[in-house]
Amino acid sequence: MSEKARGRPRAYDPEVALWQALETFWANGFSRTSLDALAAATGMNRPSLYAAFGDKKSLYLKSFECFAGQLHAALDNAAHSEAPLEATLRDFYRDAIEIYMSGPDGPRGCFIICTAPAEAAMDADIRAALKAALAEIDKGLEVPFAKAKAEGRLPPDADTAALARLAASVLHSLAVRARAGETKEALHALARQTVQSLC
Amino acid sequence: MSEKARGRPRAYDPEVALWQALETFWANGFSRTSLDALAAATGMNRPSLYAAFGDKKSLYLKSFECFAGQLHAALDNAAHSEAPLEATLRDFYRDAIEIYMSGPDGPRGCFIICTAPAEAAMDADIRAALKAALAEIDKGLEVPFAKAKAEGRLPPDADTAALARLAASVLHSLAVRARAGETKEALHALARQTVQSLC
DNA sequence: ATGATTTTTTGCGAATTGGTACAAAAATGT
DNA sequence: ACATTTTTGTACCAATTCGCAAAAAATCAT
Repeated sequence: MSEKARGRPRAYDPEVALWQALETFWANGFSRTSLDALAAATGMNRPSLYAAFGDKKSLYLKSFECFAGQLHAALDNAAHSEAPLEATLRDFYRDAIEIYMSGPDGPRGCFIICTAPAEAAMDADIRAALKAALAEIDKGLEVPFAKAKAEGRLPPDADTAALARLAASVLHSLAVRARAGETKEALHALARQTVQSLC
Repeated sequence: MSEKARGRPRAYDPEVALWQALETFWANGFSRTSLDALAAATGMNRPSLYAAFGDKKSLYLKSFECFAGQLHAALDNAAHSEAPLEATLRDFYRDAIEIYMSGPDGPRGCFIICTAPAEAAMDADIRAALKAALAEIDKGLEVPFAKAKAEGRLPPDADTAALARLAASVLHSLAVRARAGETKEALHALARQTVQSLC
């Protein structure tokens, strides 16, 4: 894999720099994040940032995809769970809440749900990325519902796609509520009621 | 009411100017909206804007409260509805979707849900306004659930506060989904499933 | 008319924005 | 050693940002 590095070696690992940029966008949103802030967060100077990731929006979209990758892993985890639907959904929400409530300067919610919508109305690229991410959540959550239906643990006429979209909607709200400052207990109660109402 | 106007009369109606500013924030979010854009939208020049509404954040918060007033009216409407819970909730979602999908340049979702979270992590004032607005939605939607429970149309052990928060969560998601470009039919289907699952 | 009062208008200014040109630095290959 | 290659660092640019000071305009009171 690693060929001989030809020129001057990179002073920073692109992967960790991308994650540091992601954290900055996550806390401040796209428009409020300056290139200076990104440079400070990554320890890189602006030209290096530009060479490595392109312009500001390109870096935001790369951060977006990085976060979407984490999300994809969590959805895959839920999709391949052997546990019953109730437990799968409960654990999925529990893990999400843990992430949404974490953060060095207080709860940050979800990178995607909390930073993309503000830009989505006027920026077609961010809107497309957001729409795709929402669709992936919907699709990913449908798997455990479809499984439960196939096993007869849901009514035969249950619309698993619609139920998954409803379950995803609660995830969106958890993200916003966490960032608004609701308590972890309030979020868990919402997750509990959701599991009870949908399973 | 109208006392004798002392000095030079105002060239613009503060109420319509506030609404025009709101529309600008709604489309672009807080950080992406410049004072120049606000001045262009309202037809006022910057010092007049400043004299009438204070600085940029103050104007945003006034716009926020203006939108929250509309929201409050919709919640009041639902709270005082004589119709059964299913119809009340269905109509509430229908009206919301209508607003979320409207907009001169495409769907804008909800002013509060789509513009406040991005700023909420780093701005305590906006975070507080967002948290209060979310709480008002939760409280407002609890009324029809509590009514239905009192009339025996919900199980006696139903947690109406938790159900209302779940119903509110779908509203949040509808706002994001609309702004992401989902179709009106998809949103209505989500609302339909929600009514079915919760009532 | 004249003065008082309020708003609008013009223009400014200090700071920040995203983005880039260019030279110095640090590695490899010959 | 010397040239090549890639990245870093410094400095800069044009444009935009928010906010304000000061003058001009439009009304009312006398």
